[in-house]
Amino acid sequence: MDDASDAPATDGGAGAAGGSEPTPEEEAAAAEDFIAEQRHLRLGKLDAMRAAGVDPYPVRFERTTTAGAIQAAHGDLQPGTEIDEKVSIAGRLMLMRRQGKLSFATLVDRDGPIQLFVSTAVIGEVAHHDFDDLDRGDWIGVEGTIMTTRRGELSVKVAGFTLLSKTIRPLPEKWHGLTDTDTRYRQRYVDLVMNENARRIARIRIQTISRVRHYLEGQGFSEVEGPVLQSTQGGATARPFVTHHNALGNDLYLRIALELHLKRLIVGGLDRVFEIGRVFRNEGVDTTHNPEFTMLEVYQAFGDYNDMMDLTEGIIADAARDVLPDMKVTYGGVELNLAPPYRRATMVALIEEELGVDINPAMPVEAARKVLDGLGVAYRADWGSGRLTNAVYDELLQHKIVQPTFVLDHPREVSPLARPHRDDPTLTERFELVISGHELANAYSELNDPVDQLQRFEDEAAAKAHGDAEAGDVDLDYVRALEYGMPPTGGMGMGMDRLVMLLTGTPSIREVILFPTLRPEPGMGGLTESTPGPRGDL
RNA sequence: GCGCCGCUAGCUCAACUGGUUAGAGCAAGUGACUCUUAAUCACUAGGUUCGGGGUUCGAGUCCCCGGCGGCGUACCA
Repeated sequence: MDDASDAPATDGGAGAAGGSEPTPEEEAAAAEDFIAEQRHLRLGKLDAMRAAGVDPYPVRFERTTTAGAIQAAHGDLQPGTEIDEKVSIAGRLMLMRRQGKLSFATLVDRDGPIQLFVSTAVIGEVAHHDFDDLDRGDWIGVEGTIMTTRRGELSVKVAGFTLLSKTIRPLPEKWHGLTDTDTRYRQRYVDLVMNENARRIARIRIQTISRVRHYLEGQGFSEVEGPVLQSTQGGATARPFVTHHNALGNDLYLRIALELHLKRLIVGGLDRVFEIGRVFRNEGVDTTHNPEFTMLEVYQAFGDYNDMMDLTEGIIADAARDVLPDMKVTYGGVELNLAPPYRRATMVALIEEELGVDINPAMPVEAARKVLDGLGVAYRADWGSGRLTNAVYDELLQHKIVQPTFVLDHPREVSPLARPHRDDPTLTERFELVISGHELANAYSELNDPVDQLQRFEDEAAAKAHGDAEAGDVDLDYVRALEYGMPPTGGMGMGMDRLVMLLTGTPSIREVILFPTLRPEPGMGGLTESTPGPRGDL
């Protein structure tokens, strides 16, 4: 891409009043500096190469093996061995050690490093000079044979090489690498080149999502895709992003959850479905929250929340198996044991056990308020005993739960999509899986009574009308679906990013999302200003 | 949102209580070098100290405003 030429000129006149935006002149000057500096360094080499008939960006290269395969096949060779096996490999030059008529270089491909041994005696003076003229960061293809050096380093003895892509920008420092978090997130491509931990987290994320998918398929679940653009807000409580469809002439939400469309598919008879997909919440950004994140939701007809507990344990255990052979991980300085079974305890019992107080959604609201007064927990006048019970749990208990624990039977008042508990109508059949003080999964025996569901939607809509931006809409189409009959169903949602955080021992969600949401970088093109949407900020 | 901390060469970092011309390593350029491993050695070049204003004889350093980031805190996964 030609990043110098497009961005500045096109937004004629906008932003003059703001003062904080770089002017087009400043951006042009910055681009000028870049070009001036780089032309001195490497663009000159490009020109020279082209003049000499060498294409610095050729179209294809045929490789026969990789660094890892060579290491695996020949890792046991004695020092000073040469074998007559021809290989062709490709990768990025990461280190160069030139010493006259002999050069060593470290080539890295996706498996890792392998040393290149380049000798004038083998390839001649001209080719060796061309090799020494390469820059750290260049992509090259190499043909050669397998050897070990006198000190035993497995190497490819280079018989010939081809430049595959010329690097114009210098890589970060070879020893300290790239540490600036802002640059690491904005230029993840450089982070991945330089930092083994970035590659490790990326690898575990890829592997985790793949394992979850295959585990569920193995259990008879079908992967489906619901709509991202939706006209009603529901399935969770969160502020949505709003966008606009020009041809249809209406505003749309970006989904905040996967739930309601998956359950429509249960109504349609798909029986066991799941989706791993991106959801969007227009809320704060911090160590554990990104505006877009990846959710897993699973629905199983004829099951209940007990089945979901078993399934949740199975998913986590299966995902952890490769990454954590002993099922243990140190997170936040504490060793967590992810081996099932996990403790199962009701919210009311945990409060009693940990805090020594008796509070539950069935008790008179005055009595519940006294409990909160005694504990020093703040509450609002319109909360019932259910919400008060939940407040005690949220404020004083959840963050203390370290080892994996299913917290069961949340008050009905805080669980609009869960089915009332079979033994106690003030509770629901719901659980949250809490690990290291954070909620990793949330599940219900799903509510399938359309009349009850409509009532709960209307309660939420009333809250929204009173200014609660996180409250959902009345989704009458969903109610209509339930009226056609949804079988008894267990459903579960799990944050995939948080699962990866857990498996990698990473405290920040931005480390496990390859491209976390950041403020736009000035001068890089695209949207940089706040343009009020058709409905403004909800 | 709020609070605290940070931003110095392409990268990683120095620069005392405000005091000459802002230093070093790596990367880059030139040269030497046939077994290196962050190769080594010599020389060269590289800076709007995040931006703007202020205090001062003098500001990378102090003050104010703004930008970007990190962490903490409140709510959501």
